[in-house]
Amino acid sequence: MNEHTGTRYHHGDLRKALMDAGEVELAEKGIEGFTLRGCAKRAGVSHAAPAHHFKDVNGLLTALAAEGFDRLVAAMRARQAVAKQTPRLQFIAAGLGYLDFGKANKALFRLMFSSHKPDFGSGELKRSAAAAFDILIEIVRNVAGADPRGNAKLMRDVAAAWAMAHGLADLALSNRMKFLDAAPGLSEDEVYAEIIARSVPDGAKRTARSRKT
Amino acid sequence: MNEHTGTRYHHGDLRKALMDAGEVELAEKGIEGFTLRGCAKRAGVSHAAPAHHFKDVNGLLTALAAEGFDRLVAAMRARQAVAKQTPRLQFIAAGLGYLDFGKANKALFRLMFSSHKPDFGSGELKRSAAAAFDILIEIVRNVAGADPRGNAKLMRDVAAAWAMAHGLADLALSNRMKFLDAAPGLSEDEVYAEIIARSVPDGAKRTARSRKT
DNA sequence: TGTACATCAGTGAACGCGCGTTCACTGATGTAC
DNA sequence: TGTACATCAGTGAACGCGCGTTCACTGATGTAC
Repeated sequence: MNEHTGTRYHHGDLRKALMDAGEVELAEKGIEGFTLRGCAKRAGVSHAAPAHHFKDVNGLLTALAAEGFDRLVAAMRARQAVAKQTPRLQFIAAGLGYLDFGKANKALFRLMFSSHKPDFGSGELKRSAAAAFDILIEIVRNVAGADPRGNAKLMRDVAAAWAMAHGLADLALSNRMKFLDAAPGLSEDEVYAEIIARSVPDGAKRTARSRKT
Repeated sequence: MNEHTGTRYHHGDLRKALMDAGEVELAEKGIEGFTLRGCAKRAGVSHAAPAHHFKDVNGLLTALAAEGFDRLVAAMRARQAVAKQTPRLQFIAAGLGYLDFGKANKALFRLMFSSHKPDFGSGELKRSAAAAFDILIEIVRNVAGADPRGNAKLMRDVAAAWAMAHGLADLALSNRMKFLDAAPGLSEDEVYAEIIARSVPDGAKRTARSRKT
């Protein structure tokens, strides 16, 4: 190896380098302009090299999508870590984290949710996506509490929470939420938090007064 | 012309035929597999012919997206037409129409909301998208009523309504709402209606009792 | 009603492009002895 | 500690492909007179 010049025949960790390059490629070119050759070039390697690490271009995209779900979870956790520990505020924080991730990783978000290119049957991707979904359920269950209406009600709560956060993210990252920006006296986070709060399941949203009636 | 064989040198309305072909192409190949040559072939015309009707492939995609917004509005109106005329049920009906459209036009929906290919600056597309947005505002305003909290509140109501319907549609059309399907005793429509109802602005959702306090 | 002619809307051959992928190869690495 | 050798991870040339687009053309249409 030749650590001083940075050039060496064997790369060391080309797989990782290609993943990093793939993210940049995705961010700059979008899904529609993503090419394997572009990733190889960004990683400083010949365009035939990736074949040793990924079966084909969709293999790289699948790995990127899987990593995306891990990072989506991390973004939600990051917001939760700095929020108060009530189930309701944890729910809202997770929603804001979902939005953070979408806005910061537009093309990756679309790759994960609106593309057919990744192989969603692959174990790696299925595991990461399932882990994210499990966390969503956990957050909703914490705020909804044990509900006598059972699992079907919980699943509708989950769907509502996910759809609200996902819809906001998807629309925001195509600049379709600009009409919200002119909020007087509220920060962008506060506006989104207020909207996300509307999808808190009603088991927990009822006030003490209305609950007693 | 040669109406009996169906073959003639001049097509008659190739622009319309290309739009129809484009929708089929979109449905069968998706955005990522969409080609101008494919559309020309479907329309039974040489692959150079479309140049006389659309500047380039993005021109056709732009026209398809614009028509998509018109049809999205029509889908919402169709649901509203068969629903009761209360603002709340009209709101829910419109949401179900939004879902109908997304599920029935998956790739077109993605073209309209998750692609950079159409020219969103074109007058045609801007007009259709703006018309759809205006209708959304009208529906939300009808259900929210005159709210002393003013326009910022209305815009948040609009954002919540749109995000909920859009999130449900986007997730449903990538098969991510399957966990909802096992609903006991509720039709799919009823499940979605219940979820959409959660995004009804609170101005109208308050019961008569709680409003009086 | 007929004719000349401009215009329109097609055809099909050809171009250049960038892509994914394959291939024979070669340099680097690590291990058995 | 050396050496032989298998294996791994790169290179770069080449391939075929389908694409969007251009071009000279031609058939059809419609209108002026």
